[in-house]
Amino acid sequence: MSEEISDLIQQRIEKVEALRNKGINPYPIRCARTHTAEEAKMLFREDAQEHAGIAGRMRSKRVMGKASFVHIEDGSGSIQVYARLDDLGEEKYELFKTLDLGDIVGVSGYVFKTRQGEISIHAKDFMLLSKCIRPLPSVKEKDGKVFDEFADVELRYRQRYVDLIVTQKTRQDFILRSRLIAGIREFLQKRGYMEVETPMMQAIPGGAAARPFITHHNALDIDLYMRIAPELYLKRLIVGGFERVFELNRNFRNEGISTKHNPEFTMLELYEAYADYTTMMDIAERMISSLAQELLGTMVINYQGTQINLTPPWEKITFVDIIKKYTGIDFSTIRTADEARRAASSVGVKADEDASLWYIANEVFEEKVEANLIQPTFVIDYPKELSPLAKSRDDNPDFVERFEPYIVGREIGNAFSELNDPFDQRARFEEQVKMREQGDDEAQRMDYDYINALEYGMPPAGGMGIGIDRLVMLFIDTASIKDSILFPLLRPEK
RNA sequence: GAGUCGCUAGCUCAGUCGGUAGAGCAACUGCCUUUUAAGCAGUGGGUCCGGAGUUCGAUUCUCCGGCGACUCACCA
Repeated sequence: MSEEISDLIQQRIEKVEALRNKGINPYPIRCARTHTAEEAKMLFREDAQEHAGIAGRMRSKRVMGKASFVHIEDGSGSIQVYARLDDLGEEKYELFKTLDLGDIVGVSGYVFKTRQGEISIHAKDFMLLSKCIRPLPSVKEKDGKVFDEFADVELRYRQRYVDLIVTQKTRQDFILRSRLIAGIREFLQKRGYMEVETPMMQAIPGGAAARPFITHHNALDIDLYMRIAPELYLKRLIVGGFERVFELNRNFRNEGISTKHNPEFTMLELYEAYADYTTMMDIAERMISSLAQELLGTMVINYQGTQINLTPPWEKITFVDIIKKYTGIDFSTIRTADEARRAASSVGVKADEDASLWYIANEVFEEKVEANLIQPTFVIDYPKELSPLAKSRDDNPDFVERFEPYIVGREIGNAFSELNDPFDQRARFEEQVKMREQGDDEAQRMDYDYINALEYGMPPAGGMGIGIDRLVMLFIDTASIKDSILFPLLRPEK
């Protein structure tokens, strides 16, 4: 980052020059790698000398005069290399000793076991593959204990590449993230789902209540919005006859950054024709619990010191009942916003002047209930007013068939029986537009083409969105979403 | 956006009740042909985040700014 040249960097630049003067390219074009570190270790035999050519980054170095030990780390793991003056000759061994921690080198030799019992490579030759001219943080490790870990969070996020080199936990976390995402794809594909890609730049940002990023298309001379959700496009595909679709990709919301929010985040959305929200509950609990079993070896996971039992079935409780449970307020018997406001303030929740009954209820839910939902819980049957894209219940049209799964007090998704009645949808949009005109800049916008699509007939369907970064947080046991995103958004330096 | 805290060597951190700083690792020079947080001896390395103010003197105190962490707000 910094352009100042420290002594340490200067020393290494001089080494590069010295190498070049000797006719050695410190950045050669390729190398002869025959095995990964782990594969090489597998080659070990007591009765024979198996040959291997490995390559990786030098992570430790112990020079003892005419013999040296170094560890070479690659994508598979790490292997010790034993290099001797006798084997390499004066010139090469001197060169070997000038290698620095962080250099990427190729080593060929035979696999053997040291007196201390570590399977290693006895070097017959080596080659510098890429000179590292910036000193790495000097993290050391013994028996799983890490010494002087790379702890500067800002540097770890800004220079994630260094964090990945030096912090094993970081590497493991992102491998786990990758496996989790692969596992989701596999789970859904097995169920007959098709992965699709829908626009990230949209003329009308829909499908969620959030402020969008605005961008501009020069040739058309129009503003476009980065999507806040793919929902309305995926449902157009359900109209089109794709019966099981999902999209697993980025959403963008122009809002604050916190331990639980990154402006761009990864969302899974899936829609299934001829299904409903109960189908989605089933998918959610089976998918997440089986992924835990597969990736963590258990459905009872430890998150920030709390045991979380992901074993299905998860608890289900209605929005109204859970508020009653934690506050004693029964919103189903409340008829006016004033009454609701009084009830809310009786439990210490103050709502906006012009908030409606169910917005007040939602305030109470967020402030008084959410944090209690530690074990997996489906909060179901939300008020219609809060859910402009979900289908009303048959038995009570003021409520919709919708649920949000909560784990460790955090909403990790949102699902419903999809509203497919174009008349109702139009009315809901009109309601949203009215709220928008009254200053709610997160209310949804009218999307005539979406209504148009529904007017062709959308089969009854269930749909669900799951925030992947938050799910990853749970799986890698971290309190900050930045630890689940390779390059979280930070303010640029200077 | 607000509050609290942090920013000192490449990294991890001490420290200076105001007199321009230290350790471990890393680096450099020796010694060391089975070490593994290798070891032993020696050496070098700092705009103490930036700017202004107070002061004889500021890394230290004050103010402003930068970046980050946490909390809150926002984000269902």
